[in-house]
Amino acid sequence: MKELEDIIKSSSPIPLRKKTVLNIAYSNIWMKDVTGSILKNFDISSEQFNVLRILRGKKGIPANLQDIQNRMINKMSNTTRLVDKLILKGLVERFTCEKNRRKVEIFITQDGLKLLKQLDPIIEQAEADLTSNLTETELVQLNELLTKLRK
Amino acid sequence: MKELEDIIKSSSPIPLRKKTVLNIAYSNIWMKDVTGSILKNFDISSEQFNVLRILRGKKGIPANLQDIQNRMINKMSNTTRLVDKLILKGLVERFTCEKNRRKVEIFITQDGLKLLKQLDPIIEQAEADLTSNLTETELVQLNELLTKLRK
DNA sequence: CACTAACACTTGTATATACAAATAATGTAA
DNA sequence: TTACATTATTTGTATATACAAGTGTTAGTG
Repeated sequence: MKELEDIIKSSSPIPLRKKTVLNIAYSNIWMKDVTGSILKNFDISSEQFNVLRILRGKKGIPANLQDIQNRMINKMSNTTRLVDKLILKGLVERFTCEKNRRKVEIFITQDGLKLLKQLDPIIEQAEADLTSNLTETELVQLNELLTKLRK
Repeated sequence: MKELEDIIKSSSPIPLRKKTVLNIAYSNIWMKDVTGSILKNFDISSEQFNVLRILRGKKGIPANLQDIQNRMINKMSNTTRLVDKLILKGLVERFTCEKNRRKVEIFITQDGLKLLKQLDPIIEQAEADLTSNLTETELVQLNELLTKLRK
């Protein structure tokens, strides 16, 4: 059970509020490293994976860029280029919306769905591993604290 | 008190373990947005700020790149370029180490120290604000849960 | 001493993020 | 219907991150 002070090699204890901010940041990096390195074997980034899952969630209904952005964890100032890369990989398709030609309609392809199906159990296992040191009760508590933290 | 499901507009509840991973990620982004936008007014990024604080912590003892990397939250695959940018701003100096010419010696300048002195109370206030919705006891609990999470 | 491996850092390439400006389509008001 | 603002997306520029390859220096071996 490594304390934050050991991780960043701080000689003096870090004040509680600063420590909380750093602890959340470090935990996030730690988790993203794990899932990111799994996804790397499948040649997609965490962010691209996220977009794919959002599109699958639409179940065939077209998504425009705003839809995707609204559902993303990090608000993403550049979903255009993220979608571009998924198109190059054949995982996604984009058409201009004929009803409103300013908009685009983005769909996940069969290949995209197939990739997600392959990844689902692997990512689920990774999430289970990442959280295996806490009991269900502790996990609920952690989620409640984070939600309260943000107001 | 916004639940994660509302934030990412998920129609169905997210399983506990996945939710925990996402909740930590979202909390981190939320906090980094706040501190990042403060630092932006002073023309440095969170990462550059982090390097400056590490150098101040050395109290005049030279730091090489590995020292800095060891103390950084995100292990940073490219401290060279981060230091390059701080040098351009006159906040940091770099010399080759004469004892071992493979190494470098990096120092914070007077201007760098002055900037940090100016930022200290502002960042402290931001951290206080970011964590103001939790009591001291809850913050301790949150830190304990995060530490236990990582083993 | 030459040869080789290890070390410390730098550079190159690709992706993601932040913000601003540009473009194109649509809506609105005179 | 023209003019102007708004909307939806794209493009440009800068920073940060990830990983691999390259450079120069030092250490170790015969």
